[in-house]
Amino acid sequence: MAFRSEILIKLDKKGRVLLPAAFRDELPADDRGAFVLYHSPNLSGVVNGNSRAGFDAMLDRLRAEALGPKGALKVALDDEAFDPAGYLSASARTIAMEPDGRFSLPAEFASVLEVSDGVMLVGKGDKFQLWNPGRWQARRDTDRDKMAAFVRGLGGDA
Amino acid sequence: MAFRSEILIKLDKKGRVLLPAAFRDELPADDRGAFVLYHSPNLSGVVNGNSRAGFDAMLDRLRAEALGPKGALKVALDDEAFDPAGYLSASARTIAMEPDGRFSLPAEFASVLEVSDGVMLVGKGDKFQLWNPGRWQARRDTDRDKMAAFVRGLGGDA
DNA sequence: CGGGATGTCATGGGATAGCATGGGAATTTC
DNA sequence: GAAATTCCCATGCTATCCCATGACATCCCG
Repeated sequence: MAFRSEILIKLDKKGRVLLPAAFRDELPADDRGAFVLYHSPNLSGVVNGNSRAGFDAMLDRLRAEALGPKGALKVALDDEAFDPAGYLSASARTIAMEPDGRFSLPAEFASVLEVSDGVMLVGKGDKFQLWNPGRWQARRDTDRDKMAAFVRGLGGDA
Repeated sequence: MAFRSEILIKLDKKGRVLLPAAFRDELPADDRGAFVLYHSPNLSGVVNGNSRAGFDAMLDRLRAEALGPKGALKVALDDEAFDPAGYLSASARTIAMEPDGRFSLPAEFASVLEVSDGVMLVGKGDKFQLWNPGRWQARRDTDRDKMAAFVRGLGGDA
């Protein structure tokens, strides 16, 4: 299960978006009809996506990291403390697809993406992202330079 | 079964609130007609909600983890000892919905929420919450900063 | 090896179903 | 018997179902 490639998908006048077959194929075989979209926790204007299982697994790891194994009961009761997993849950929505792989993009996501006629779907391995096509272009250009610098900076030449 | 997303729901002049379909769908298939509301144990102005099964499971965990197997028996007999699960039960109410998913919000909850024409329903994964829309906005803003700080604080920057 | 056939993918759009909400009427409650 | 609660119908809107199309890619058989 690894999301790869970047694909530009039309946003039609009904507000529908197609989850490309390349991404659908990465969803668990027993849960192909729905997935999860959630706002990026620290990058405004970006929406993340994953399978339900992938999203839940991330929340589990997050809770373990934030609280340790004994914190589960506390977090279930303590409404005052900050709960990162709860925060992400609130920013997430389960999205059901039509049999052909299309879904209607909820307005809350369309507005932060500021998309009107096209959405860039970007595979990130263990998740995927939705971007405004123009913003993705800019991001990709700066990432290309950072990647080159990163590779240059890898040890090995000694 | 995981409650996600935040949805603003009207409180009509009869005092009725709709449990959104996204939340109804998370209720157990064999118990779709009712759920539980209870006051937050430590955050005034917030009301928690869950399925009857989810609420009961939390109480069980609370009794088991907080008191141990012997404590559970003790609490069943000892009316003098403090029983956190019993305390929560007293603050809880089973809410029956109409077939279309609406319910009338009991006055005791409406008053602590201080809502008059809208209630914010917030999914927290294992449970959901009812908030005064304005107060939720404020809480969400501070949580956003805490989330960014949390992400920044995760190791691995090295 | 070529070209028709088939299949899948991304997209468009009409028709229908379901959701959130409002409000009248019947029923309960004290 | 007056106020609150519950039942039921109505409505606008959005999402979903379902059918259709063109562009590719793959397959198959001579």
